[in-house]
Amino acid sequence: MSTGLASDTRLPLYQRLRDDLARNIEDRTWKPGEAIPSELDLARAYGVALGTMRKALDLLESERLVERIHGKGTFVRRANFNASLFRFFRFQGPMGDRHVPESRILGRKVLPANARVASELRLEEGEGVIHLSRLRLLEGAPALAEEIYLPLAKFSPLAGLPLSHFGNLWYPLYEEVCGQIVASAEETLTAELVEAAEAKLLGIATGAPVVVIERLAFDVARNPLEWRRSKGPADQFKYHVEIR
Amino acid sequence: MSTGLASDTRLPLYQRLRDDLARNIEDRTWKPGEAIPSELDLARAYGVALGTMRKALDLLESERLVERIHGKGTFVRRANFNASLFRFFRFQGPMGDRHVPESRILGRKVLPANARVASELRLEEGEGVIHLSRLRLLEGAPALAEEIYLPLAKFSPLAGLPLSHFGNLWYPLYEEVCGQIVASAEETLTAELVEAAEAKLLGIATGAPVVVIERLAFDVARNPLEWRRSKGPADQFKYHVEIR
DNA sequence: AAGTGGTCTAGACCACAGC
DNA sequence: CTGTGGTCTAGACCACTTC
Repeated sequence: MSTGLASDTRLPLYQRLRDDLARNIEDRTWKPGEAIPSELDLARAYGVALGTMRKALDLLESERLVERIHGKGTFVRRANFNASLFRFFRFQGPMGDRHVPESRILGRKVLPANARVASELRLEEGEGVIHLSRLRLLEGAPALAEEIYLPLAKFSPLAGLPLSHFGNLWYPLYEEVCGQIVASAEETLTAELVEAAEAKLLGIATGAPVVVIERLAFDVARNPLEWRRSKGPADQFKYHVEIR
Repeated sequence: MSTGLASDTRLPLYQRLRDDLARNIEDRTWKPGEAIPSELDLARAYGVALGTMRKALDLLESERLVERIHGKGTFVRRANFNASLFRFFRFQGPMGDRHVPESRILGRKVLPANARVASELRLEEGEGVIHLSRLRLLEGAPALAEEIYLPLAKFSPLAGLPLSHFGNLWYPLYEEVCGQIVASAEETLTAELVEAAEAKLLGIATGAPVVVIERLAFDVARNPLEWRRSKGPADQFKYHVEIR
């Protein structure tokens, strides 16, 4: 852990502190789940007042990079996908911990990236990608149809791994088998009409409306790792916001 | 403006300060757009340290109840609907200031509230409501079809007002003509297939997918004022979030 | 120059977790 | 009991706006 504040000296001190602390998280000097030094230690190490260090940590907390637990310490947060749009599909609870839907893999192919996939994953068109399609079910009922694309260069072990080794949650698998850690993601939502094949999979009428969620997942350095496109019945989806 | 901190003495001081300041906004002692007293004045009035008062104001700012302008003062924010889901319809910019779509009123009726409308507006079934339907257009092209319901008891002047007096933005009209001020809202998003009549209005094929946004708007005391249901072509809609 | 919010300091005391 | 984060104070100085 360095204590040299490189960045623009014009910025407020607490901002520069935040950047420096964030760097320790991004380069995994401080690892997810671990405690970082106490506020007092950090303040002393950087030679700043406690209040200033607290303000820097307030920023990191509001960005959800760290979590503070009264009496215990300050911890690096694990990426948490409870904020995913998927949670607005009524048939499932907060995704990622409980109520993980059952997963049925329908196919796996290695193929050259088409223009869209290449652009999302920042590959050259024609580079190898692993394409997986799966159906997710809740209590036996089809819920989501997903198409998943992974760059072959980073995920080659998955091309040959027996399908039975894929569980319901794939991000831990990416980490164990390929050493690739999903740290953040972007999701986009639209709606479409479902085509015959997918309608059959989902057990709905052809031409019924589906909500489409596209997710691009990144590693800590913000390199794209996975692109997925998921469809679920629109009548099972409800997104809610407050405006003030 | 009172300076007595009534609420639970167990809560942190800055929380109780926040509540007390918020009350001055809610009961319009401090009106939208106006400046509230300076931080130093407030701290002295309540007999607290400046830092504590600043922390209370930080809360109000994060809740978007006030806006702080360096060197000028702290101002009560006007309700601002730039956060609305409508802004994810690509055909329009941030709604509420620029790029307000043109508004064409298709009908106005006074009728008894059905079960759904009554429940949303917290009325008895059968109570009078004003129902308006309008089409919003951008550069002459149909963009959104809206059904709007207002409780007759609060909005009776609108039942007879010439339709030409309705402009493109209705919330200022509600305030001028009926003294009803929209302070916040809740929006819900789903997708549906569009029916023949609305498809024709929107200039899309019958059975095309539409994104449906329902909005329940409230006054400062959180009484429901207006319920509206808006539909727009799904292929014109794209919602984006970041997960970390 | 006067008044506003923004930054930073130094230190006291409180509340919670864990040994 | 010690160490952690949480609250609160009192005051200095800076940066921006307005007159």
